[in-house]
Amino acid sequence: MRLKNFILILQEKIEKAFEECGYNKEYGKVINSNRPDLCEFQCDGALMAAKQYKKAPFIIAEEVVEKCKNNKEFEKIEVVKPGFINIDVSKEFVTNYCNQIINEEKFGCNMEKEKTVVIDYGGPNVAKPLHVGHLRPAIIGESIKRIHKFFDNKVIGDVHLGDWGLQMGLVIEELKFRHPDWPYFNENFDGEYPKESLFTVSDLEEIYPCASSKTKVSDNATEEEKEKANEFKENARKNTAYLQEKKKGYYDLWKKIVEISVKDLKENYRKLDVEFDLWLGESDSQKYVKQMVEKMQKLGILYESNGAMVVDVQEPTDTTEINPCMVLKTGGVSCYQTTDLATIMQRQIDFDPNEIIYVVDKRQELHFIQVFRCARKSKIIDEDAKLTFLGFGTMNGKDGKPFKTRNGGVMRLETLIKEINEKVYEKMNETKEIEEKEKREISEIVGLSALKYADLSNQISKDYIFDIDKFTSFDGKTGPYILYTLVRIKSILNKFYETSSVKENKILEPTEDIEKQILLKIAKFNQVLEESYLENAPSKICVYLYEIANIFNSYYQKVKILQGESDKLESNISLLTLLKRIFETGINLLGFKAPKKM
RNA sequence: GCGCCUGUAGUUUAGCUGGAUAGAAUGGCAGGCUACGAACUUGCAGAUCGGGGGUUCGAGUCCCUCCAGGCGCACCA
Repeated sequence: MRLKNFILILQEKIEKAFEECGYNKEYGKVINSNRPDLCEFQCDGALMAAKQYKKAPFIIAEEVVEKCKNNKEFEKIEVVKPGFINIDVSKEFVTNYCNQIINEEKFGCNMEKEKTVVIDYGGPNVAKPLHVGHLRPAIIGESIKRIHKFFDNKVIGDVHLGDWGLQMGLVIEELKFRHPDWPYFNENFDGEYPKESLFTVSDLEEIYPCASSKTKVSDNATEEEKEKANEFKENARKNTAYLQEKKKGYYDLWKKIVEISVKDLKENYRKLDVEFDLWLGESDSQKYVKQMVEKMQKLGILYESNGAMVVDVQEPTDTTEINPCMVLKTGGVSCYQTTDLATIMQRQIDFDPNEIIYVVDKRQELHFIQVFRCARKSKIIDEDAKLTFLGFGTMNGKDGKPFKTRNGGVMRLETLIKEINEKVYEKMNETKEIEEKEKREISEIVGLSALKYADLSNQISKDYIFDIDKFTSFDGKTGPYILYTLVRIKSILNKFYETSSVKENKILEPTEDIEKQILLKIAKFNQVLEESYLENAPSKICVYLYEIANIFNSYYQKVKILQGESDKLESNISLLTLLKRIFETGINLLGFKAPKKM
């Protein structure tokens, strides 16, 4: 048994009426009112039907409304001006609906057949610290993952580390330059490499930019300088090649670098409450490359072009020329298309997924179009499996240009989080008397909610203004506001349960208008969840939570919740209990949690 | 050059297959704690929806065109 969406129940009544009057039932679409001062729901179908049936919309609407007059779901159903059908729902109907929701574990959401979904998000590079640019994929991916899990899917979140490119060769080259005496670089070494690491994460974080800068020369550099840079780059390339052929020493050093980095990355993601099921990287798909290339050759789609091996991915419907997908660089070397393709193959073999979702920078769209098409053409993925590109917007600073810190650098994620937590802490210091240690814990939880809510409120594909002032302000449409409301609800419930209990979890018909508004909002929850699931749009949950928090706070201002008569009191408590569940579910799907107090 | 995306109050934004008076938040101004938590709440002011055409009974939404900004176009990932 599942609960139908509230609005759908209304719609079916209207559709039936349209049909009975001899019109196409598709005109019976019911939507939320865009004039809340006039009605709760509306149907504009008569206006649309007017053309087809060559009849005044007002007449059509009146016929339809006449058929609906006696339905107990409607308190009011009337025709207005050109032909709008305005609907108010009966208190009895909405109350019954909410009482049904109370008994539904998933709020009456429509569950599809279970699917296996791989979500690729994160994508941090080994040997580099997490910076603000890693924030969006982490936050969005985590939320998408939780939403899919809520809808009973088998979900695999993969961090997909960048651990295989030239960058690794660069780091190794710099280490070699600084420590030529290390056993990793000694060809004749045949003992055991050190168990304890010879370097720390901080070392690595400093080494990469250093190595990277050694490959770049200014335009007016001397020949000597240019040659030096080239030599460094060439060595790095060699190292990368050594690594890819798993050369002794180099490969072992690389493993150590990955180990140290991953440990640190895990710690940082944990602070963000972001969890991955898989810690695979680009390197893990390498073992499938050979097999994959053979498969493409067998299909006859792989051919040589300017030294590289490519597959055509042009389709007749394209409005522009799409370059072939490069599977191997000149010399048979892997490139990032190689890795992404091999990873698709790996996922197909390991999980046989129904869908793979990529949460990556939207600037990579063309790349993924090529990769997806190539994957289909080479049949390394099941033909029914969906490949979804979920591109997020570019992160800009307040000025609309790519985000930089005051001194022009990239802000580290840790710094950002620390700054936000500090702001929350200060805010608590103003009024609250809470123990120091707890205060610190609370500021972490609240700070994270601010960060995540602010990010998820934006539509995923839109460019993103990264504004630290906005993140550290907790007024209005923010995570802390949602949390504050939830904590308030919990606090009222606790107060009630200190002395009393509830016999039956049931809500009575509302007596105040504001109560009805809450019920109407509650009745919409399952629809919001379904939409955010189907459209991969956590922002819909953000909006919903804000709206319901807003209504609740007005209600709180108006109604003395704990001062009702016995039946009414129990009803209030049931209502609050349901609200608490809704808030907790909502924020959990967004990826944050509530403190006990704040 | 080819292609894609974006443009809505000072700022950040919502707007579902075209539908009623374009919703919010923030900042500004004016109010509300002897109350179940004031990180709350009540109100006011603030938008020629980038410009111009067109389709339509009806356009922020669809079509054309122009303007502004961003991004991408195989051996960096």
